[in-house]
Amino acid sequence: MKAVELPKAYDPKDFEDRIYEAWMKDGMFKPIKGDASPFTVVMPPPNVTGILHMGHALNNSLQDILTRYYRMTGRPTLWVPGTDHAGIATQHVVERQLAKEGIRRQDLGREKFLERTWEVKEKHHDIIKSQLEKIGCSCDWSHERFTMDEGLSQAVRESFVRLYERGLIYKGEYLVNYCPKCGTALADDEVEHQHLDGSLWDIRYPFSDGSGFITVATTRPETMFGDVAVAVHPDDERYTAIVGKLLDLPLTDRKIPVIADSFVDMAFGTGMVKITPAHDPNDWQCGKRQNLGAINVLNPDGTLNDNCPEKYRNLSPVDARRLVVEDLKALGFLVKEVAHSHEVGHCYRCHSIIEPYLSNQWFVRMQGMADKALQAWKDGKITFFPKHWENTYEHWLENIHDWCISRQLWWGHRIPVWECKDCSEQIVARVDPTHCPKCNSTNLQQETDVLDTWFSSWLWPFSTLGWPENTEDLKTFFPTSTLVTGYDIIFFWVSRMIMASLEFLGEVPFKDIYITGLVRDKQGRKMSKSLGNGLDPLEVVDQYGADAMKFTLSYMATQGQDILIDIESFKMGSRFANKIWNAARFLLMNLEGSTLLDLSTIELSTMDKWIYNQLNLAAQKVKVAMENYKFNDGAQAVYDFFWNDFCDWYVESAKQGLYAEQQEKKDRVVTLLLDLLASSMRLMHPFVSFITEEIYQKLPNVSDSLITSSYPVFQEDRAYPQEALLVSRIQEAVTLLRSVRSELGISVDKKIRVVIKCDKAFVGSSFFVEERDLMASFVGASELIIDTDDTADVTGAFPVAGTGYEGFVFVREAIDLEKEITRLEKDLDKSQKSLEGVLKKLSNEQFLANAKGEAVEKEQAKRAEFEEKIDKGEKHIALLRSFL
RNA sequence: GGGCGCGUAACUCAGCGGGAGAGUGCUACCUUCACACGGUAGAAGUCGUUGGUUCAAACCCAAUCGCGCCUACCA
Repeated sequence: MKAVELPKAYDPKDFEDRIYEAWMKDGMFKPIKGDASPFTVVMPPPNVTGILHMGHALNNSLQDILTRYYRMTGRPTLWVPGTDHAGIATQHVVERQLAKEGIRRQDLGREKFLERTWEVKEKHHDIIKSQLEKIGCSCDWSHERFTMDEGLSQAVRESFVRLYERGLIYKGEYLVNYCPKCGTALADDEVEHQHLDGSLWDIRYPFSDGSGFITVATTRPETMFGDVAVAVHPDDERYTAIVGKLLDLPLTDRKIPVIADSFVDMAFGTGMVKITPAHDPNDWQCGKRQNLGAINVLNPDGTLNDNCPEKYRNLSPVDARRLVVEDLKALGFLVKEVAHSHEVGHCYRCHSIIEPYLSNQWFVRMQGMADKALQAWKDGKITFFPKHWENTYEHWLENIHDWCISRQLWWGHRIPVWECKDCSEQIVARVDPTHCPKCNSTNLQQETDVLDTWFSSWLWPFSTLGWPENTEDLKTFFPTSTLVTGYDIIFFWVSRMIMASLEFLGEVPFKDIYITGLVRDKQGRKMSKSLGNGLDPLEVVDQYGADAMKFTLSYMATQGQDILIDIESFKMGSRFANKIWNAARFLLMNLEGSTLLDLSTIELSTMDKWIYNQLNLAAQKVKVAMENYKFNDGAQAVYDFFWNDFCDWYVESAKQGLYAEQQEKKDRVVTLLLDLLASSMRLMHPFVSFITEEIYQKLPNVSDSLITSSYPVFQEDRAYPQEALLVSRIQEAVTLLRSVRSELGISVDKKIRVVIKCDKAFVGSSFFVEERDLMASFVGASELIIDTDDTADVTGAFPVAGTGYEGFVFVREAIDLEKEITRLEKDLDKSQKSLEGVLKKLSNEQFLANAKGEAVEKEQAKRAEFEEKIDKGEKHIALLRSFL
């Protein structure tokens, strides 16, 4: 074999792009055909409004880890990428652009505006795709979809028509959440509640018959022009006499009645509420119950309309409020104004204040679907990780509202409903109609509103696979396996996908739902543009590499926890990658002249068996971690194995053989090291994908591609618990002797002489003899004697106590006796305290009677251990004292 | 108002019934021929507080304090 030379410095820029291209070229992200059950993930489609942030980097990194892991287990694996048209958000972006040019979308017209929007979509899509490539996502780009592409539009159309046919879609005039700035209705869950400090005004409404007045309280005086009544509680004895009387509505010439309705809280304020059905959800319900009608006082842009007295028309709510309060005050209607803080709805896209607004909208009846979705969860068909998110899911579904799906926007799926201008027939069709089926007129007009973005994304797990066609993809890969997403869209998306899937396909869209934490800065603040604390995934990749980013994120992705990071955090993954690089570099540079042996003919030493055992355990840990979505456990398992076991102990111990004179010895070591290196790459690949593939390609002992090779699994014939125990003895002894060196300040170049006394019966005794040279090199000993028959003279040597053996270091002249005695006394004290604890337990009859047998045995073993330690410690201290 | 989550080493977090852990940072020594993005050794925590359950509690229960998030029609 020839030596392979890796560049001295680990530089991910050298190979990450190249490797990604090679994977793409070789079609490595496409699902392999096979009999095993497929593993499918659909990527939560990023919005085409912007570029990816750390949250995307996190959830795509985790999806990539799952995908790569399951691909390597041999399952046909498909990860479907795609993007979302994000109606409101994208339209906003384009409108902002237009505003800079001084034009409104209306100036452009619907068609031209949509052209511009498609351009923006293309641009952002390309950026997003290149970002996903840059961070190494192994999604199958040949399956990429967009929520407004032809197939998905067909799916949207089909689902709308089906729901309509099933009587689950209706149109009507209702009070909806309306964003005056966006000019559109929003769904309930698109409203964000924010705390606002406002005022509560008490206003007098005089009785029309001049018999005095009543007082009502309001936070929104400007909507009083829409008042249709004042309500009191029917059981409120203070007011029974006035129910039915008329009031003069101040600032207007309208009269409104006093009515009784049980929704009124008698204890709040005066116990009287003015009823404004067109501008308050409560009042809307009350108005419906009492048949009061509703007076809308707002224009679509949020200003006051012609239903208000002339002087207030076209004013913004804020201005109108000020003026109304002023006027009420001047006319003596205002009793008082007190500070009042309350929750006010804001638009989740533009953060303007949401107005409850009376308008004609399309709705989906949700109750039936919600019940099914709830039942599917109760039947255990879906599982959330972590489990506590199931509460959120349950709570939302149990309090489901009908879903307002019409948006007064241009960018989106146009509602497939036409009205015949001649006979008013309403046509809902899968294919655009050319004439009215009833009167044959061609004078048809399509609904101008578009559908809520989520009306296309709720179909995502199956529309991306070809639904409504019964495609091979759909048959093979649906239902999908796992959904990875953030908790902020459990309502918007996760639960709706489950409902849609049950409604249209009769089964759940995925079995497991992994909810990631949010990525925040080190102060725990959400990353945002305005705070300037955001991290750009591309910058992280540029600085540390995609492997470092993915590894760090996975290492920090503990279930149910937000992830607090800054750019420095990624050093962790970077250091790990660097370690991998250098370990590989070292092994590969030492191949010169060696011959690869047949692995099956090699007889394994204890150290060899130990490392294979550790590899076994690591593979097992990763398996359990993946199955339970404990990404941090998986990352830690591969980290510990590679760094602490393989590099720190195995490679170090193998150096002896690597530098051996005899070629056979060297061949043996090289063969084993290469085999372990290849296995390590496989083990680590899901977590650090690029570097492992780069190294794997250079290994002389393998010829396949790492990304599609087999993931290590726990092998019974590679389990060596006995050897694991022996090596842990060596590790303990070495650490003990090294710490003596260090504590005593013995310089590195000074070789020490060591005697280890142990009984022949001690389980490690023969192993100590066998690995004497190794131990000697590890502790820097010129001579290391294993004395099993207590014949070695250790007079004047410095003693150390191990488990089952005793070490002696001949360095008397180098010791600071006083300091060392102090240290030993501290140790002794610790041991004595531990022993006390153990003895207390063992003398406790309750413990002996109630504790499990193994717990008692463990305590007894501990007692023996501590007693020995104390005994030796006391001897050592006495010995050192005698030197003084 | 209801619900959920979190308070463990200086920092970020694992552990969630039987001897307090990791990474970073810190201290000392080492540029030894893979790696100073390294090696070796080390210091560092009454596991928020108070009660309770238990033979045994960081871990279970209750209360309490602090922080965060979600949800809700109190005008």
